[in-house]
Amino acid sequence: MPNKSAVPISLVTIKAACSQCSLHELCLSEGLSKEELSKLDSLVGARRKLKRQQNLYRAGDPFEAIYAVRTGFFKTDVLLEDGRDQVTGFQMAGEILGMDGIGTEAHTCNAVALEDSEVCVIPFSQLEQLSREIKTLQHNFHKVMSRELVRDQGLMMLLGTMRAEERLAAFLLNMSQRFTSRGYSAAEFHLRMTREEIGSYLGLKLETVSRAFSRFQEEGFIAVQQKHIRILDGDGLRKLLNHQPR
Amino acid sequence: MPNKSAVPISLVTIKAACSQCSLHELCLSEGLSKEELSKLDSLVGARRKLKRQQNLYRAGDPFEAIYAVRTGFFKTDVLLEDGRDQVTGFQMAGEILGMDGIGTEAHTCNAVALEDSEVCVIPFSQLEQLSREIKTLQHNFHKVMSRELVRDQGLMMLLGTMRAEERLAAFLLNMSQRFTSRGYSAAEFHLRMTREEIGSYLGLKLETVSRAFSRFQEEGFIAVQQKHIRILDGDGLRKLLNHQPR
DNA sequence: TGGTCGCTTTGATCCATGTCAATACGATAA
DNA sequence: TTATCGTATTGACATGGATCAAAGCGACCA
Repeated sequence: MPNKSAVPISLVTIKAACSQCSLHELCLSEGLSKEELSKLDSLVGARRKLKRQQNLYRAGDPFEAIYAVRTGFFKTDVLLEDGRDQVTGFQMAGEILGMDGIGTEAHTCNAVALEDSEVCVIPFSQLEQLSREIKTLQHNFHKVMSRELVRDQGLMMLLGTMRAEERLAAFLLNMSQRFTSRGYSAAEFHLRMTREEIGSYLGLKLETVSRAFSRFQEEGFIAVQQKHIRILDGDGLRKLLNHQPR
Repeated sequence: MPNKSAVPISLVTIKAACSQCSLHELCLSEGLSKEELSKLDSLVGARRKLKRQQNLYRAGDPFEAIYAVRTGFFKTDVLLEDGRDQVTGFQMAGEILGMDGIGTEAHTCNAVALEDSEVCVIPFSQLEQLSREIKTLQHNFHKVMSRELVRDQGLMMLLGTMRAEERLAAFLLNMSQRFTSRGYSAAEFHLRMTREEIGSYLGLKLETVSRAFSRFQEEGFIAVQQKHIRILDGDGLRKLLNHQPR
């Protein structure tokens, strides 16, 4: 029972250039004039396809470009010497990857495609150059980075103060919201990552994630079938988040 | 027994302008030519003093400027509707505050002085304008934001995978390293925040923080006297971090 | 068609950290 | 000096999530 409702409407018309891209408002090109867009187009020429499980970049790779996800789904993770690792984010269409590398000239995390995916390669020095010419582009880029900082704040909040079920509820609502703003169904979607990856992202063990899923199903908040999730009672999940005991 | 060694050498010579500022390399002005610096000077004219416990800005405040800490010590925190809050960072001289506001035109967290402090006010639209003229400034700003992203990654790692004593060890080593790069003693410093604030930052309860401090003292890693910390065995702390059991 | 493999679910038990409570300490004010 | 208040330490106990272990389920392949 594949979730038909999750087929994106707008993505059908995707073309090569930013000027034609349906991800417009999520990405860097919002508010640009026609001629500005065409300048951006020439910058973003390169495209890169990745197979599932392929790395877009690895920690330590020299930093040269940032990437806009065109289609597909990614995770970023950090690996400690002692083997522990943590998923630091999941990225979907329209989201930008690789900004961690600017500060040190090298990437500090790994980015891996969780399904066959395609990204726009945005050479960073060229982006800086163009955004010295185009005020709106400059500001858009700053906004993207800032939003990433705010996202991180939210994740810290989650990791620092929430209990297991709250974390998972927050995660599901966040996924739902992001699918929505891409024209997919808010209520039904397919998770691309394993329980272990969810757990790593949420600071939990995979068993705990699994138990929380089961619990939510018992409560009637969601229907789970492997990686297919149907949200039956979003408010139920939201309540879990807000007036939590401690 | 105040820690004399923690008196900064370089800060004595602080003047008003970026061009004279000893925090140079930590801040936005690195690598700028004389004339570029003087342009930056005119932008950063405004200064703001804050008393201990005073807010630099609050969540929801309209975003207009970012701030460079000149002297003193800050915390940033996020407050949830249900009353839970989390400290998301501690900022000291040379560090930049307020970039969370760019994306939404409003600040998303609170910034509070933990001791009497002074900041340079950097009106953001002017900074954007000047960094369209000065490539190096533009790049410096991008680096600062990127480093903030990487810092957040580290904190997620800490919150997601480390146990209490590891977290505190990481925290102490980080503080020590930051004091060092400002010309203070690496081995002896004064914490400006309470156990509760440390706990909030590390995702622990204040009692757990206190116990970990006591434990480190028993082990001979540090000497604790209230907020005065002396690091006796930094390698001991580092070992705690690396070859940890799980 | 059966076998293997990766992923997920579920149960039983353990332990790190949270919780609650008492006490101590240090600064400041009366 | 003594009182007060915020902060820190320490102890006793409770518990949420980790850990260990065993099935279950689906997808893919031979």
